[in-house]
Amino acid sequence: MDQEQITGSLNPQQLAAVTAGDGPLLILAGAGSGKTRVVTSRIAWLIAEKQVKPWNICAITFTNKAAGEMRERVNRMVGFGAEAINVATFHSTCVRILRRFIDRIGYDNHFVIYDSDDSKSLLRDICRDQNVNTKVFKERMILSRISAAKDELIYPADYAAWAGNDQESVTIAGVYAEYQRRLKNSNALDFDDLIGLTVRLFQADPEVLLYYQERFRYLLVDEYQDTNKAQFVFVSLIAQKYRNLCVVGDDDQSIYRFRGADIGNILNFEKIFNDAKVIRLEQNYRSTQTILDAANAVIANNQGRMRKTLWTQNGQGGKVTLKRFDTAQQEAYYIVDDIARLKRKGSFQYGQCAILYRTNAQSRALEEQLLMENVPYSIIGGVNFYARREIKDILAYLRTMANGTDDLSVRRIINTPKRGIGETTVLRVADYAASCGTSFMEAASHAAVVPGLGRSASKITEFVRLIEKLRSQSAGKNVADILKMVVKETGYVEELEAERTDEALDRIANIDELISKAAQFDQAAEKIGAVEGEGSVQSGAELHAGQVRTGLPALQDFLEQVALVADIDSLADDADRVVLMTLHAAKGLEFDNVYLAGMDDGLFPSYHSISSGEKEDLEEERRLCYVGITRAKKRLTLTSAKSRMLRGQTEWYRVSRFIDEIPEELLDDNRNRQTAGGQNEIGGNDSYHMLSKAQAERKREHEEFRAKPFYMRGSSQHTGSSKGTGSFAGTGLRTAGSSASGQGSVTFGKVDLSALKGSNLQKTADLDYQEGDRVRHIKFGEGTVRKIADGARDKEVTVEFDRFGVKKMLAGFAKLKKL
DNA sequence: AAGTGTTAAATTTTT
DNA sequence: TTTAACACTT
Repeated sequence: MDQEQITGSLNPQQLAAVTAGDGPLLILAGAGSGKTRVVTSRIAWLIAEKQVKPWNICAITFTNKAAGEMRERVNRMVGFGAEAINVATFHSTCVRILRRFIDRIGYDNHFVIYDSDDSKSLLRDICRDQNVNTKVFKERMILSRISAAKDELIYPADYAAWAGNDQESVTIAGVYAEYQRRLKNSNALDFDDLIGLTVRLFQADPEVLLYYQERFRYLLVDEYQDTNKAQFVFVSLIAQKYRNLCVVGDDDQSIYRFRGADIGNILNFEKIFNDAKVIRLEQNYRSTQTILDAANAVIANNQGRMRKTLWTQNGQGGKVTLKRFDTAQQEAYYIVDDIARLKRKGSFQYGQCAILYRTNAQSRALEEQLLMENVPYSIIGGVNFYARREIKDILAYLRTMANGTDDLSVRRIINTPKRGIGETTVLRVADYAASCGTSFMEAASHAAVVPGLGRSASKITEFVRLIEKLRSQSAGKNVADILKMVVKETGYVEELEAERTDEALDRIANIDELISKAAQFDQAAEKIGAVEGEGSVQSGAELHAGQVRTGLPALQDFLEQVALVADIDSLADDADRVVLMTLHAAKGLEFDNVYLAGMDDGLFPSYHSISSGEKEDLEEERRLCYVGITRAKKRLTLTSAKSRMLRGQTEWYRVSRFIDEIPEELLDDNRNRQTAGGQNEIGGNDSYHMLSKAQAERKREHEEFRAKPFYMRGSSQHTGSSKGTGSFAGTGLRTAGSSASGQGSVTFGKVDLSALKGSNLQKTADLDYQEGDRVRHIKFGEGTVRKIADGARDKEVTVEFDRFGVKKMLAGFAKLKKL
């Protein structure tokens, strides 16, 4: 492609960004401003005009999907030689580096990657072994502290030093150190390690760093506003030498602060790289002016932004629709009905419609309604396919085969399917392994000398033999065949078949799906097979290169790929289905017709962000809202419900404060409009009367769906990667045991706080009992209040019950009555 | 060792 | 509502 083809149709700002010379470059790219186009054009331009070698270019994204898209476009623009450009995610880029060089910092190059589930089990073991009271130190809390430390490149020793005398921090420092020690013993890396250890490798080994500085002379980073400190350092180290660092991002779309993303990385880019060039892309090619006006108005309420205002040459477009309903079911009914109506009218295909929400739990009501109306859909998010039990089990076999030192995987499968090996046996082997300083598998292979095993020893030996057999039979096979063999030899599917339940059938189907994914992987590997390692293709679908590998090496490649897939990666845009996902998952996507469901204060913005008192929390929610609004190209609908069922309880909500931030003239607002009968204009879910045959059938299907356990839902034809989420929704406001009126609208901040009686917000309010008082609990009976302490979110009350001993509970939950 | 029942706990977003 | 850990049984 020549220069004219590359730069021909760019606007002046885009052109400036594409053709900017060497040195640090910050491209502030507003939503829908043609960011990907600019990045890919710049890559093409560097090669065509600056004679940069393709293999000296590295483009980094956050998701495989983004990497895949960029790869595709780069291939199209650059043509010959494009495959030598490194286009990959942070994580997979780091994995490749570590696979090659991690032995230089004392790890084994054949490490496995632990997902968050694995991390959690590991942590549970540690807490048990170290007698950490998980009532006080919640596992999730510890994990997030460890993760935050790693994001900040704080190693266990630093953490311990920092902890000083603070008891809580000292405990966590101890757990962190042990966690890291066990990871290393298992030859495992968690997600954060992938970045953190790469940085450590660079810092420890100048030779390796120099190698990558030379190799990646031109570095481009997408979604820069979401980088954390470790990622920032990683990028900076590589860019240090040639300083050709081009970062692209939008501070208004930074939505991963909770996960360690540091918006300062983009806000301070000019300060850190003082000769940086800054280019703003403010022309939007995506949305109507009305939609942009709404987005601009909302985000204007945030402080500390980089100046930037979106505009478009697209028309004004229709107003933003705002609908308020009594219940989430009515909200769902309206949305689905609207989609079906527009489809009938020929206005939009299903695939052009998206329903976005704050929390995964909201998908349920929508999903039920979509089923009722027979509207095809797919859900992104919930429980990751690779996080399902049966999938994790099978993968644990593969991991054990590929890396026998991975204790967690070995222990996961040692009695799955059941082989009569119980917990005590496992603990004895684990103890022995610990005392010898070997891995669990190593100890198991000497079962005869492990003390106290008795008759179980033979069972352990049998298991070890099974693994050996699986290993030796893998030789020369591709991954799909290895998988089939594993399933057969272990009797895993056999056991499921014997169960004869729907659930078991579902699990078997998932295993089949895994096998076909493996087959796809094998195919891709064969295709690329001829290309040699280092400078080769790496994209979402085909993470691998090098010679065609079989047996255990192939297995390792496969494991690596599946460890790094995210939900959003599976979104296929060719199917004509309505897409449901969280606002987070929607970043980077666009749809003609968008519904933002659940615009309720306490849900969105979340209760947490409202009550934390941190301005930054609310601002992040607002950025999320900005992201949501700017997904829409032509039509945007905001919906809200006065009440929703949450954890079996009805919660009442006021309309989201973000709605108030949108100028009224942009809104088509039904909030107070009622139909003649005084009824809300939208039908509810009690419209079951007068069912047609087809409707009756749908109703039956629907009820079947409802009867299914949550984790089983979504494998139906209607859904792609639907995963029935088990997650919880944000805590809304609870009007305790409330007057069923529904008038109880509650407002935070400046407004009406009168309805807060009995709500969670009682935190700061007074409890009607104090220390020393006698109280009654609905389950525990009578007791004496020993202590009332301020907890994170609510007051923690310690009560000594007459018959149940001392309990610590949250005041909001306990509902204690003073006697 | 394995299966069953009970109970407590809880509240976001996920590379 | 859902889950996961725990206690209790067989």
